[in-house]
Amino acid sequence: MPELPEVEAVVRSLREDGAGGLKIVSTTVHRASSIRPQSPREFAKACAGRIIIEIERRAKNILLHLSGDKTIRVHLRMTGDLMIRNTSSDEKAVRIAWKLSDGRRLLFMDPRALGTVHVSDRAAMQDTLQHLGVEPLSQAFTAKQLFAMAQKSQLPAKLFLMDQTKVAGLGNIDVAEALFRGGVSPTSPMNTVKPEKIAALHGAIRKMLRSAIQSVYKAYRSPGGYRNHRDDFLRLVYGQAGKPCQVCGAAIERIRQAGRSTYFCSHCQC
DNA sequence: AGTCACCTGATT
DNA sequence: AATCAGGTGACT
Repeated sequence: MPELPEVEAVVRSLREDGAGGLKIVSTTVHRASSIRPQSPREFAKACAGRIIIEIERRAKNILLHLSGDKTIRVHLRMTGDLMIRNTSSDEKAVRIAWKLSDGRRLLFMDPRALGTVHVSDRAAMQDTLQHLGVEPLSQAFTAKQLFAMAQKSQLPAKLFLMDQTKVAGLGNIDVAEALFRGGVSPTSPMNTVKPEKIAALHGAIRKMLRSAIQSVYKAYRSPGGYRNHRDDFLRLVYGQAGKPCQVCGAAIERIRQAGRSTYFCSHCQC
């Protein structure tokens, strides 16, 4: 279940495996419902004969820029994965397979089939990503900027951070962990969070993402992939309902916000 | 701001 | 059988 660190691991892994420079020889669509254009013939035609020039991550999107100014965008959603393989152990989950010029295949796997794969002109693709907010690991993302954005929103802090139009790419686990480390309650209206806490939150987001990327990439490159490989030290609150807080000993609580689980320590986060 | 829909598989 | 899931977009 990919968040930003997992998506980044996928991107780095594709580069490491030499996806750049390879040509797409043919495309097989095993499930038409998540591709655009939705016709497998048109989709395959748009990919055919193009060379993968570069691979980029934008929020949780994977962008494969192709020769001829086309771009494939892959969003893994909850259970997607994208990899280059000679063979695959479970073909059942393969939704799209691109045959490459070196004989290997680029596979979009997605058991739950919530993920999406789109191909379009590069410029049109950029337009579809315009709504995304600042990349949390970019230089543009500063504590000052986060504070300025926070002043304009009464959203509960958790929902603010999950909003991709504000900070792009944060997911449910990473938000929970960043809020805990920043000492910010997930339910506090964002515009009421003190400047010191905003600064702590900003630092926590960047520190966490950097260390998560390292650990997830390492796990992703080893047998079994990243699933269930998020190191425990990265999870001080997520999934820990009822267990004692490692800082103060109070029980970690679980609540629901916008239909999704939030884990936090009401003593440390206020 | 909340609820549902999209899907399947693991867990209770 | 029911509930849960690391995401997002389209509805109220």
